[in-house]
Amino acid sequence: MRNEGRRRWARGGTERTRAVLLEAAAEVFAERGYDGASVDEIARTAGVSVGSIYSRFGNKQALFRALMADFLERDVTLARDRLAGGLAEGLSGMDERLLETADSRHRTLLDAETWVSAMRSPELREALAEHDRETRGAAARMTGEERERTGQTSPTRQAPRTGDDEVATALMALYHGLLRQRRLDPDSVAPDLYGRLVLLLSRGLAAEADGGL
Amino acid sequence: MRNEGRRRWARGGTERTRAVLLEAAAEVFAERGYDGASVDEIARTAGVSVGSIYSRFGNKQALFRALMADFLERDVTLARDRLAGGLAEGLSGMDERLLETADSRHRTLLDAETWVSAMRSPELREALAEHDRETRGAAARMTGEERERTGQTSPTRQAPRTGDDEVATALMALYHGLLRQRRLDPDSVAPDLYGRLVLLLSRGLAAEADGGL
DNA sequence: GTCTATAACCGGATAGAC
DNA sequence: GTCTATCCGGTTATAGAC
Repeated sequence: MRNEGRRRWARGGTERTRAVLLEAAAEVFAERGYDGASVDEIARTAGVSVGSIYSRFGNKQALFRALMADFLERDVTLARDRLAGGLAEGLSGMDERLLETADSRHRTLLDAETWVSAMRSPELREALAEHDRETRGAAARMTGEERERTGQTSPTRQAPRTGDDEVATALMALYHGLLRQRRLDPDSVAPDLYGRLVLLLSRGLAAEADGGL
Repeated sequence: MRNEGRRRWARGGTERTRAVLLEAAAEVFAERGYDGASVDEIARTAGVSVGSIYSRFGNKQALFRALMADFLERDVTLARDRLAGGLAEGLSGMDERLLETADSRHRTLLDAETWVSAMRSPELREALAEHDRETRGAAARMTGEERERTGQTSPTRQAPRTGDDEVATALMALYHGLLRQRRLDPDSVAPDLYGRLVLLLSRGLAAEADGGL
């Protein structure tokens, strides 16, 4: 009757144990939410005992914080890689990533839980805001480069137009919004919609730079 | 030592009692989340006893569902009103509404809680999806009218362009995305950004209808 | 470091008086 | 319909053996 829980390979490596534990925590927190998740279930899922978790993380909240830190770090690395290739590859990459994320129940729920927790805790909120700023900064740089490359605007700033940072904000807002939409109702968001909308937006920007106001 | 809780005017009206109860539930569910909220605290906030809640709603889940139904119904009415006036008033109305919603802690948290709950329960999810479809439909109608009015496209459909429903999806995604962004970091979203981005988008659409591709 | 056992507490839900 | 009192199961966290 012992060790009914899944996974049981942790013998030895303290580093691996941590990873296994965080993975189990991700699963249970995602599925049940922070308050709905019990430390006991996390322990069972990881194949360890509650005692181990408490000796390692101290308490439930610290476990969740560790998980979230890990999650955000991984995410920012990923985003950076995708954006590195310029607009063309960037867009199809983002399309793919949007579908992938939206269609994964696990990712969806963990994202949502991260969000609500951040809304309730100033500390987590700041961590998430910082993460957003980094991503937005990367997007703004990409936008700027793209503009220079297509020669929409010479290096010297000339007219009161929509700033790179605002475009970046729009790109991210659109991304998150479509994510939300597709999670809620997958059929309502075509696989390439994000890319097409961004193109539309960039056409609007070109028009703004050329002619009227 | 009795009745320390706030509010105590329910005597008599069973209808008013319900409203008071739902308001208290909204407050506590928002602040603590579904699992974090205790029926006892809701009762105290409403100034009634737990027994009353159970006799009226049966259990905690049913109370939450009732709250959510109420919340969505109110919201759809509001959205309909705002969109009724066409693009011009519509936009500034949406700008206002975005700020209002994003800057209210209570609204923010309740929205978020609605969302995560919907992600975990097929029933709630369908209710929220239906609500979204209604709103999106209204936005699509508005988009179509606007297009006809500015004569971008004659009543006869002619070219493979971005459809009204896709534009509506974009409008809503942008809205929700900016909402998220402003909630997280108010300074990163200017008060009129939504309106300006929509204008940019519509310029892109015009370009699409005219010339290339 | 990890286990088992247990303490201490709190939550949802119900019973039954009024 | 609303109250008070109570049951019961589950939760976090700790103690102490190994």
